[in-house]
Amino acid sequence: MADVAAEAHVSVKTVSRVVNREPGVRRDTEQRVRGVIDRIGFMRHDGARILRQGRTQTIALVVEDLANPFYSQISAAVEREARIRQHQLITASAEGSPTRERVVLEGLINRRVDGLVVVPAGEQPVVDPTVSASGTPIVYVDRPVRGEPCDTVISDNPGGVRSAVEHLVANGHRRIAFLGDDAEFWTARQRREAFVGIHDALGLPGDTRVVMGPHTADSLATRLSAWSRERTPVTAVITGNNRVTLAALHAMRAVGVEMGLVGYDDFELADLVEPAVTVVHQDPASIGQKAVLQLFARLLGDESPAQTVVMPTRLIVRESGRLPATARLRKALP
Amino acid sequence: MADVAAEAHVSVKTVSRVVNREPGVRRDTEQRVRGVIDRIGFMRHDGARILRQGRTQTIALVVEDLANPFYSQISAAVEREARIRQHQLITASAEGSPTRERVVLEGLINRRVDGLVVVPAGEQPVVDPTVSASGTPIVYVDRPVRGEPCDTVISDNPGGVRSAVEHLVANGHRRIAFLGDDAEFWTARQRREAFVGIHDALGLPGDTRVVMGPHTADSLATRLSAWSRERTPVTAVITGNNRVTLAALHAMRAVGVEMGLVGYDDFELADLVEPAVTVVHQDPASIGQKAVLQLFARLLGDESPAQTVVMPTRLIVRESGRLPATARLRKALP
DNA sequence: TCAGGGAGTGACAGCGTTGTCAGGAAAGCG
DNA sequence: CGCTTTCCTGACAACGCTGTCACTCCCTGA
Repeated sequence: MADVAAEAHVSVKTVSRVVNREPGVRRDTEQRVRGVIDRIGFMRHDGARILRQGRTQTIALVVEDLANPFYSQISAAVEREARIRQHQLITASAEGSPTRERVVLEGLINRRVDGLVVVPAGEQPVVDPTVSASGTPIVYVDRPVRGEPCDTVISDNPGGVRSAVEHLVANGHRRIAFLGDDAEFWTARQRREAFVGIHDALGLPGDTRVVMGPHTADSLATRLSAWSRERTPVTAVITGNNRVTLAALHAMRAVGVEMGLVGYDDFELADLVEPAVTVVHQDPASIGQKAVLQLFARLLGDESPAQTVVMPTRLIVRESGRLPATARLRKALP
Repeated sequence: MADVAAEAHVSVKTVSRVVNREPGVRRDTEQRVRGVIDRIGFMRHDGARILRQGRTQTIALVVEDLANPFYSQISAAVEREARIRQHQLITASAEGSPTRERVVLEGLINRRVDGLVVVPAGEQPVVDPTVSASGTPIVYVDRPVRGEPCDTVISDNPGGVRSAVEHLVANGHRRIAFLGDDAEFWTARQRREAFVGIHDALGLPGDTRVVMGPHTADSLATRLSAWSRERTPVTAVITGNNRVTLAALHAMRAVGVEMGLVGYDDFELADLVEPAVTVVHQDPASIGQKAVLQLFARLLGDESPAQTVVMPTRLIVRESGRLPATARLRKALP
């Protein structure tokens, strides 16, 4: 900028004014400065600008795994909203480790990101004291954290599970099992509890069958074929998230067991597998968007008490919940 | 830092030394400073550090759509490698628009990111002069750009297409069509050309049938059922990417046409649809990783001439290429 | 004619770090 | 004992920008 100033015979301040389209620069001066800028290819150094102004125009998103469609859809939504508001997005992955999450968050705070959207890692997420001390606004997504109330966007897990159970019951199922993901995950636990609650409330027969993960196609294959061979067999399962649904589908295919199924999380091709899979759909894009909007509200000075937004889920009815109307044993594929 | 210095009765420089674990600070001084730091919760301001040192420890990834699994897997890989090397990752989406891409790139250059990984947007990607003037190292992914040779990582499209065609031919198919995505995309064009070349080289009968997108399930339904009713029907199609594969599967399902199919790009559940889909697999994670490695090599001073790396593809053989052995018309679903 | 005012411009400080260099104390050496 | 060396520490400038304030014109109206 100093070079431009010298070349154009003005002060750096005037260059600054031109670069930032501030008023109060004469036409010809501006032309001249702009000419020099183009000629020597000057580009404003935003780092310095940021240092001076205090705002980084950057927000960060911390998730578990960017490649997981659920998170990647969130991140696309967050990036989009950020871009619209002239902010850049730093994405970071904590890979599910609270330790790494702490390191990552610390790095982001050091960078003075204006705000954070975080899918908290680990079993017992707690607001990091350094983070909270920094005063950086933060919105949690998908899972709440303990302690102080915080802005949080989660999806309506109990509602989703209820719709799944009710759908199965409406289709004649009585013995329904729940296959949750690792109980380390809050969502997995919440869905489990919802399942147990509804199971009991509806007075379904037998003790509630709940198996938490991690699951593999193999482990589920064993489990499912055992269940299907019981005297009063389990006729339907609810899977706790997309990972489990996938494993369950593979398992069913492998051992030729066919039961009712409602999966948590929609997935591409859910309508193309046989039978088309009925799912509880939560819209990651809306969740992400909601979270950023809340974050930007804070950035704009919203001081209202922390709120938890519960996003609705939607049951997408396809075929797989309609069994046992069509229930049958299929011969295992070769 | 000044506050810490005052409190600990040392100079800011000493605080700086402690914070950065530089040698040459006496044990007790360090203890004292560290104590103050913890007490008042000081956190280094990386923006200032960056300004002073010139390196931002940041790289950026520009893609078309973060929610697309192909890109999200790339981005996960890039983030991972960046994190390992103490760099942060800014992800940005150009949403396929060259104009937006230019704006985005300019913003990133202004931020002085150390390097860029870019999936170039638009039909005729060209190195942006402002970008190249900035001297920021850049690696292109998935599609090359015109003009000066640049570091580029692409996948072996001709090889992938060839393996697809050969597989179908080996399974008895002679009349094979190609359904490409929008010819605006370089990859779509390259795959089309590869298809035409191989089709001719193998001396397959008839004129090459090639239809470029964008496709919808509906448009494909019409097309496919027409093809299947010809006197010498098309017995197999190759789809040019995961979007097209999906549309084709829906179309086939809708009109009850069953032809041989090899899809470009693997996808989750490819093995669970009926019939399991044979695909040309390109590994986005490796592609992304390769790109970052190249980028970091440049950052470390590698001055060798720009290179284009072609990543191999792999044919994952499932069922859908085995038709017409099992070819049949299926009744359309209700 | 002169005060008052607005428009255009520039000097300067400071954002929070770190690299450089210099200074002082302690230690080693002849 | 004086001199060099080593270790620890601090003063200061600079990274590139912008907010503040002051200054100079030139124009307006009394």
